[in-house]
Amino acid sequence: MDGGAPVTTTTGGGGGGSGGGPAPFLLKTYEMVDDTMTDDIVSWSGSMKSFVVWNPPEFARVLLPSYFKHNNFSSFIRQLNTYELRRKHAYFRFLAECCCSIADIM
Amino acid sequence: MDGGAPVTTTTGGGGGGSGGGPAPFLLKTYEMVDDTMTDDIVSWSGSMKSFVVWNPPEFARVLLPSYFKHNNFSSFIRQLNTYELRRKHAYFRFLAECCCSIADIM
DNA sequence: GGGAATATTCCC
DNA sequence: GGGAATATTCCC
Repeated sequence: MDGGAPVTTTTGGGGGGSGGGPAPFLLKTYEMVDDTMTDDIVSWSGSMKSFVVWNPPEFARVLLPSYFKHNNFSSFIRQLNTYELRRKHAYFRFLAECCCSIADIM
Repeated sequence: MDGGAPVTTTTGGGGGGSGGGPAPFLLKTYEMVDDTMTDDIVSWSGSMKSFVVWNPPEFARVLLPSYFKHNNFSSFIRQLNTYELRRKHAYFRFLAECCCSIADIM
């Protein structure tokens, strides 16, 4: 609907059948962080076990809408906290507003 | 994020406090149908108690994204069915894929 | 059509 | 941070 921006190949947005792999949110976040094209906005941390949002405004304005159906940093954090709470697979661990970590295997 | 398209003044997307009035979906759908600028795509029916989607493809491609965070006709119908099921306020009644009705007061 | 999983928002 | 309401998707 916008032209540019990377179009994820992962499942859609909402929910439905869990299928097998991790939740769409986790996959999309992984892809987003892993994309070296946008390392100036968000990238893995030195330990590679967490990621850092270097430019929160650009992260919210440009990156979020290309992976999710919104452009709110707080909504992204809310989701992050959801998976931390459930610890369904313990992929993510929230540390601070601009510093999150991935716990184990993906 | 797109420039054109009518930007609704109603609540946001998701949920949160119910506040007071009808759900955002009902308000947005009402506005969308009521907008005379797009009567060739969707408009009230003769009785004014139901609305007709005259051009489903354009409805999904152009109108839906400007009011909701998607462009799927089926997702719109799903919501319509949700409110029919609950009959929370009995605003809408689903009749057919391209012909829905509004039951009472708005 | 609708159940259920996931997403997005609002509010505390 | 997280509860809860609403939205979006997937599947039957």
